[in-house]
Amino acid sequence: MGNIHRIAEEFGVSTATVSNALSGKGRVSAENARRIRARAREINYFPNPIARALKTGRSNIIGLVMPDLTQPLFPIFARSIENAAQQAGLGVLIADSMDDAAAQQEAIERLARQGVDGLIVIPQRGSDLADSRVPMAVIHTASHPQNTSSANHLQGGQLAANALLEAGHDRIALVGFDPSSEVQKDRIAGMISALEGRGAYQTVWLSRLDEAAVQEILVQHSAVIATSDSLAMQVMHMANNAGLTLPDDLSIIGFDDLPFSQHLRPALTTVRPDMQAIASHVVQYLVSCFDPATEPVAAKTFDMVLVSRASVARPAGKVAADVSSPAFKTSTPHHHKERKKG
Amino acid sequence: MGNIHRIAEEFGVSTATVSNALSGKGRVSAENARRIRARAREINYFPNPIARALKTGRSNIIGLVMPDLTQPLFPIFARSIENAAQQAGLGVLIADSMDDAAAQQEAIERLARQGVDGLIVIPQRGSDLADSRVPMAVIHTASHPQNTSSANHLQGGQLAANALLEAGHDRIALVGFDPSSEVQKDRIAGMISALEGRGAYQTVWLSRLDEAAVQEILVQHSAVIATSDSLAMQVMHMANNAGLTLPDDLSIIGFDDLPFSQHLRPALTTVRPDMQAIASHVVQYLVSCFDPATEPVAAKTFDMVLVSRASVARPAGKVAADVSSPAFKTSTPHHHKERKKG
DNA sequence: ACCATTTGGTTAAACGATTAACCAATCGTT
DNA sequence: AACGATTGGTTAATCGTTTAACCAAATGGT
Repeated sequence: MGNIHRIAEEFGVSTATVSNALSGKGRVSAENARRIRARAREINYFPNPIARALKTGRSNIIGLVMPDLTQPLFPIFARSIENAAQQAGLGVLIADSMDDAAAQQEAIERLARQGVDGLIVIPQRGSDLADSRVPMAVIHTASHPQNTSSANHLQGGQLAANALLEAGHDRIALVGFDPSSEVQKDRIAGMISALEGRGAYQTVWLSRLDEAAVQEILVQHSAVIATSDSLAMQVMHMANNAGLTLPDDLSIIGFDDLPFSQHLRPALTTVRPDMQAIASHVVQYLVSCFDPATEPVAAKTFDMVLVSRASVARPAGKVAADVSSPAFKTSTPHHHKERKKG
Repeated sequence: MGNIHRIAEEFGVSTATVSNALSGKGRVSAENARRIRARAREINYFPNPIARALKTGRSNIIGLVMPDLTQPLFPIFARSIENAAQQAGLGVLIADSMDDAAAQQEAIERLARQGVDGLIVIPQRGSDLADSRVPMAVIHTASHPQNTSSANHLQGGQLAANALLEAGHDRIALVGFDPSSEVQKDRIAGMISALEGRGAYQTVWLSRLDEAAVQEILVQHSAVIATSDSLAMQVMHMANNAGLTLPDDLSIIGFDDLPFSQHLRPALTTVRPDMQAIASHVVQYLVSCFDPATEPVAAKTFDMVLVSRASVARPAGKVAADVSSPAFKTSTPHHHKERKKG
């Protein structure tokens, strides 16, 4: 309610003293500091953030730009970032860029105009980011030059592949949706690096195939890794439609650990990004950009973790020893697919 | 980059004139106004929102408090509200109350402290809202006293029930999850009001039953209306597990039109709230609270719309004429359920 | 007893806009 | 020609803090 003058007057001191007492910065007697703080708490006084922002040049608000809030991955980001920001005493202004590159750029400028101290951007696939007048942190892929903080998609891909190898699989379909996505490419690259020489695999881009073609591929493999849980869910549907029973006929691993994944039947094994770590790192990075009192924070990548659920089983008619058996000979490649043998 | 003084100096006028030229408020010659505006555009100048906020007492930022961003309904809200707010020139500060009533209250106070002009709150089930120091708009249920803007859940319930009646169903299970939820209660009340005297129905609260009990109920009915799409999805799983084929053995309708609903098999028929309308109304309401230039906006309720998809079919072995046949006699009620005959 | 330091505070100038109150010049009327 | 109204501006206060620059009194060391 009141402002700093009210308290100052009440104690017969200057506003500077009150400000100092509350911030603990200047010189105030211990006794005065105690009484002023007590009184402030009592009347529920908090320094006006706008006035403070004007004087200090810091609004303590950051902006968050995301491609599409209604896709299940982004709310997870948003929540983690809001959390990390709150812990750093920062507010989060959101902007949904509606899956449109122009809107994304417009959102960045709009937030900057609103007076945010910095921006966190989760860029849309294939969009390029001009740099803005405020510090900007980008959550992308380790391989991207503008990236500030990201999951280790490569290592995540390896994690998934290794899990399947250890379960005894040796014919694995690697299912992505859009080959222009850096994230998907990195994840698949990771899978391949783990599979190389240890099992047969085949990369499939779902956006280029119809359901029948995909089903044909599925029956030829004992397991699939999809580059996201959403994709994994679609694959599960297709597998069901193809008459396969999961996980016995086909094991599946997804990525992201989306909220619905644990409720699928069978519950989906998935590779989870460490959202808390990414979020708090990206916030720390931003803070280090506009707060000269902190030391600079470098870009970083965070390992993913495997969440084992029911969708991965030992392949039917296989035993553990088979892992080391000679590579499975596959039939001739479909002309839509990239194919390779381990 | 620059501030208002820079432009003022450049033209040899006072800052007041520049301010007037840009806002179109005071007295400025047409010629000067034109030149100043042109120059401002040229050097990409926008008045510092913080300074403006301090002077005018309005930050043009509103807060949005939601129960749990990771549940699929809330991002839809968030996106619509962010949109409506943006169109009104307002920024949106988000807070996730982590499904905790205390955190919700804390979030409200935190946002108020951050200097927002007003708050939009989607309260958690059963939580009571103390009123805050800033105007607050609540998205709840028409029947709730604090409600500002909401979907017409009653009418939505009627919509769903009528759709099933018209398709020839007369044994309908009404499935909710939590009887303490106002929204769920209203939706079911709507269903019942439409069903009364026109078909047999049974209300089922899923949180009180195990899967076997639910399956038993499902096979006794030709259709179910679930109070949300999430719930509908669970029911679909249970129905599948019970050996029913959808939609032939069981028709299903949900609520909310969540993003995944159109991807389910069969695609889910659902009752959709008019998010755009709710969002823009709630924003207008807030604006009317803190902007004396606008006329007051009253609380309002918005009709829902039926989205017809594949999950509703004519009941097996039925023809349209059966709608008007005598009410189906049901077996003795399970002791867990509330039951009634139409 | 004297100077340097520390302690506890005050003063006043920012921060960057908005806006009420003024003022001078021009215009239109009669 | 005199007067009121209109036009196009300026001045300066203000929003509520923070903070650099100052200052007086007390303290400490030799």
